[in-house]
Amino acid sequence: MTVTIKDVARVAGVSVSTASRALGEGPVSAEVREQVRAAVRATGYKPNLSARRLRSQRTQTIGLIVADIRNPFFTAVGRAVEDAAYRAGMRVILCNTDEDPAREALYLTLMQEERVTGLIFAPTRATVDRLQADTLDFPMVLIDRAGPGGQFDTVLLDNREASATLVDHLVARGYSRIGGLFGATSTTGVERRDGYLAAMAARGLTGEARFVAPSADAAESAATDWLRQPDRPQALLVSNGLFLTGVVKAARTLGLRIPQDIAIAGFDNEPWTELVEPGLTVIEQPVETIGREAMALLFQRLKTPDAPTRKVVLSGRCVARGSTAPRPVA
Amino acid sequence: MTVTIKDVARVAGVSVSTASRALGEGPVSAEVREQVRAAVRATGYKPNLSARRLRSQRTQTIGLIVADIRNPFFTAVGRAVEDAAYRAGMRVILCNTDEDPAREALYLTLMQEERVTGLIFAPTRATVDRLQADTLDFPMVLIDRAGPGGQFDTVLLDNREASATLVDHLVARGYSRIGGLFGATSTTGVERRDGYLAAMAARGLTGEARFVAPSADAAESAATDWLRQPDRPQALLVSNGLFLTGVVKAARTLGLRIPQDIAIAGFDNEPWTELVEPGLTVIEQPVETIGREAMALLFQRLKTPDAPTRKVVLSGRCVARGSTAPRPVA
DNA sequence: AATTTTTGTGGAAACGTTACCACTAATCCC
DNA sequence: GGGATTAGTGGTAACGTTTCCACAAAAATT
Repeated sequence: MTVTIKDVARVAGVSVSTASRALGEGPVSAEVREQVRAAVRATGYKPNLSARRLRSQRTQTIGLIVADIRNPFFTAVGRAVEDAAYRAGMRVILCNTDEDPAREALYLTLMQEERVTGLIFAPTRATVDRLQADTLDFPMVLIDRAGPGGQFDTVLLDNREASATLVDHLVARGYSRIGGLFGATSTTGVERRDGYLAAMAARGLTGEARFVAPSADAAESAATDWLRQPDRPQALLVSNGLFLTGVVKAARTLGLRIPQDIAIAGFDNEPWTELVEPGLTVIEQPVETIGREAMALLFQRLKTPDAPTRKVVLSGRCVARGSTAPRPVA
Repeated sequence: MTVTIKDVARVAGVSVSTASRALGEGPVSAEVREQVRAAVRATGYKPNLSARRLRSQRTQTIGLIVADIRNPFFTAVGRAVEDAAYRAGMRVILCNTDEDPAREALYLTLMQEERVTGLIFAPTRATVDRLQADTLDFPMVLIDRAGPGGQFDTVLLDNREASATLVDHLVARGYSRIGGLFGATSTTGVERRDGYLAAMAARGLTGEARFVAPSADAAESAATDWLRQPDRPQALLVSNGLFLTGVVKAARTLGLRIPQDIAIAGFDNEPWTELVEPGLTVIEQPVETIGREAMALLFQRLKTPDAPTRKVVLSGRCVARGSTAPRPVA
């Protein structure tokens, strides 16, 4: 029925071990190698990866656990990770947790059972503290979310700096009553909040940070409530691209003009942020770099398991657009 | 070093086969089952999925091959597929082809080597005709792209109808010189072009269809060229959400007002299409349904391999917005 | 020319699991 | 109460590879 390496060996007139070597790296005479190749073509042999993985103890598989692949940040990072993986002859198992710690735990044990070569993980705040390097049988690289002190290789944006950049930008444009909307479950949200509050304080301003569940709808209703208040902020700092759609929608629904009635600055330079009038000021994250760098850290770790852990901190780029145009003096 | 089911059996004081049965479905006394579970906890045993797959000949893995996970259509479909898969205790291997036939072929053989349980595939025009059911050792469901006559289960949008709907919509709003921009490599592009041309002809109008490579940049430069012409169309029908960003950007750059100077109608109801002024008229594809339905077809096929192939054709929903507001009579 | 090294090959033992078979002891049915 | 079913268990053979080891022949070294 299914054709195995035994059939290939028989057709090629060699032993199974020689056939295996001919297909791999092993030392084999040129003519035998060609015979084996011909036998592969003749039989239509396709190696069984499960068997190979079991025997060789190398799964050539890396795990990627993110909150939601529909979040544009993860979409782009995921694509970069996959490209790097396939280039290195590895496959990727993708899991969406929806920021649910239970599912994070579930997928973490799944990764163990898959015996993945390595894992790239964007954990929630809840699990990031529970992570223990010694309970894992494979190296793990954290992305987007910072882990507890130096236990894991990490690649992330300088979130505090990025928030501060946005605050400075807004203040320079004449805004002072600036609110902040952040993701409740992610570590990123907390870092961006901290950066925001610190920058506000440094300017002698008091900030107000609100947390919402990680969905555009949650952001929209939170923004609607907030912007309905008579003493609504002059500007809103929005923690990610998903939330941005919700906040802009809320402003539209309430009939508020951007930036005259409400200025908006956020994260994630999606194509559409340029197109929605008057253009949204955002922090652009180097998404491809983050994905590639995560894979690079992983491969490095596999090569030198005992090297000190590394933390790659990347800076965002502030893209100024109309949504934070200078505020006219009243 | 690594703990195997042998260790579990030893700790539980039973044979390996009993331990295996206790962890699975097999008939085992309640007390033994509990002993084995305790042994699993005590030893920290994690089953080796490669070994299980090799022995049981069931990989519980399904393949998903799409053009680019960053295309919002595939992002949403992919997420739906993964949810359905994990609910059924299966894993997903995702591959991006960038509409490159060579990579499609590569990933197709990868799927064979992985011995996937089934495959969900959105092929390009080039490969869709070469696909042979008898060369595959697993069932395959085509999405988005129609295959050759009835060889495979398929789930797709009624693309011709959807294009016709957009044409009718535009004509009813007073537009007559309507151009169409379509993806060159996808079957979807061709179908949408056909539906567009047929609907134009039915209205006694002549259409002009242009094809571009599957990227926002390609769409932008094509649209820029087109809209620069003095006899530019009054309206543009745009084949997918990726292209829409490019076309809107081109219009903005050229200083053309939407819809006064150029009306726009397209595909994929992304959140931002509502936000970009004056709102883009689009065909909303039932993306979750497409993903879920594809998995349903796959499972059905696995259960009844010899049933006649099915083709699920879903209708898009036309979401009318300002980008196709009625054209004032000159 | 005698030794050592290299090159190429085949046999057989893993890798960790499930599935098959055989067997005992308990339960069932007239 | 005796034969037939059934529930529960253990031993062992797969699943399809790769890798280890042994070995012969050829090549290189002394």
